[in-house]
Amino acid sequence: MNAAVMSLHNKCDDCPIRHRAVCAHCDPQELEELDAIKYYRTFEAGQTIIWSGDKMGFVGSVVSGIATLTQTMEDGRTQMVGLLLPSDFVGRPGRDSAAYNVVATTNIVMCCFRKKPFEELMARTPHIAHRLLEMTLDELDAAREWMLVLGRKTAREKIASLLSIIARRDASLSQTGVTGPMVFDLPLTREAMADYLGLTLETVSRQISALKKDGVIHLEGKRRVTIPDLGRLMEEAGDDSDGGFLV
Amino acid sequence: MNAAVMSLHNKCDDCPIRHRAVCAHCDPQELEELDAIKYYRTFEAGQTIIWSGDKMGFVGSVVSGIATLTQTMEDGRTQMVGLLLPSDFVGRPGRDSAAYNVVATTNIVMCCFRKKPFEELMARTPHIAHRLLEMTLDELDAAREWMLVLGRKTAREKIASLLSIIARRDASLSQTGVTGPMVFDLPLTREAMADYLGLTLETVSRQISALKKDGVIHLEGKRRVTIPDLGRLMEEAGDDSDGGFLV
DNA sequence: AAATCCAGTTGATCTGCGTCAAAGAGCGTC
DNA sequence: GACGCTCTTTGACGCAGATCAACTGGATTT
Repeated sequence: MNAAVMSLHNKCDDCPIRHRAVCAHCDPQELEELDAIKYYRTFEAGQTIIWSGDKMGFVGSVVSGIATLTQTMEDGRTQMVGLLLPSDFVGRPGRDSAAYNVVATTNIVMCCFRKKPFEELMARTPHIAHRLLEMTLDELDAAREWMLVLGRKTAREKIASLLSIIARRDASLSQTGVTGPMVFDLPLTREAMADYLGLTLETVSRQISALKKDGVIHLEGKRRVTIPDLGRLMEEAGDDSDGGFLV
Repeated sequence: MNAAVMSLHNKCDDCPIRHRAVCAHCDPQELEELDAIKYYRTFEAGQTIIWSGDKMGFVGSVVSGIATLTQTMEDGRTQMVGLLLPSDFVGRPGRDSAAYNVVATTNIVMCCFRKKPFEELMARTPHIAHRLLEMTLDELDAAREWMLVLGRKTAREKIASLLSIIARRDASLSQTGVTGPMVFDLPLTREAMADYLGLTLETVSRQISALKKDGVIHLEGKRRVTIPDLGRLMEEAGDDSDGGFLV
């Protein structure tokens, strides 16, 4: 996911309209065709955009705001399986019911394409299919990276992993390098972090406090985080500190 | 992953050569082009096929045997992130170093395509790109399904989840429906199961014993498993018993 | 048939994280 | 400025699963 966001922005930062998710090269012809089948929808923070199992007549991408993909068991246990940031793609050509809940965690604007026409467009536009394949492979890598976090890391390492991912993604969005102290706002509540990490919110809170006490991070209020030394944080995450992520 | 395997076999069961992974419709023209760039490699049980970080000059698919995708931390903790069965695809067009270890758990035959020519073929054959996208999306779904298992399920539920996935996949391969008792051999050691589930091998062993004592499964020797009632097993897995998987 | 090996089982104990409970902190409303 | 609301922190305690260790059974070797 990280890699996808970066490459999209590298290629398309000056794209006049918001089809970055499917338009890596801003081909005017393709954009025109996409324009013809697009529409915008907005959702408020906390609102559920799609319920798992619902019929889903569109695919689309996030224009602004943040959403989460979650799975829930009958007894209420929930696991977040993805975090959707601006330019990330939602939905799956070739399937018509949703497999996950999609929830807006902030106010959010989505750019939607009606599924049928989008699929037809994709069938005659190899470039879009390639782009989508590339993005899907990136997401698969991110999911597998996350399996290691969920299966084998301690609570402290999990928190450090999440913070370092958010920090690096933030850094890549804002073009500043990954050297020097980094500051950002957590886009998630403690509960959402717990759902992402397979922990309880109490454990998340405790581990954040512990990392703060040990000087790995600084907190201003409850959301604003400063990372004085990313290398240190990545050691705490159990990653080797030389970057880790493959692109 | 499950869904991918099923659909491949539905469409291509009589495919004369082993390109099922990329040939959903057995187009003779495409098969010929694939033939021109393919070669076979065999590996013995226990052998590492690819080391994470290695340069990888090919993509390919499993012809026979079973392999696993694993990630390892510096201190040795390992997490399995995928299970490769016959017809599953390995490798990623557009990237040249491997992100995971690929290990043969049985003797295995792989059908490989040199990466460069494969990418060129893909660029001028939209159908192959679509097929690959479809398979990648299935794998992404499987990975996300697994995130719920790793993050939120108990040890007993994890074991039941793994057994029910293997059982259903096995049933779909052997064409017999999912009714009546099912019998299969575990393709994994207890340690490999532990690496898949984020547990220790002792816990795996204990939970298998417990499921056996409770009559959810039967064991003949250490590997041969009988599932008298798949619905019951799926309840133990915490899934609703009506099938679960989306296709 | 004794020796070795390896995968698996089972037991005893320890501990990291979950659970339950209470209190604090920020913020909008009356 | 007191109230209610949500998010967060902190404490006390218990338990599921990890850890350490001994043992079993089958296959292979000598």
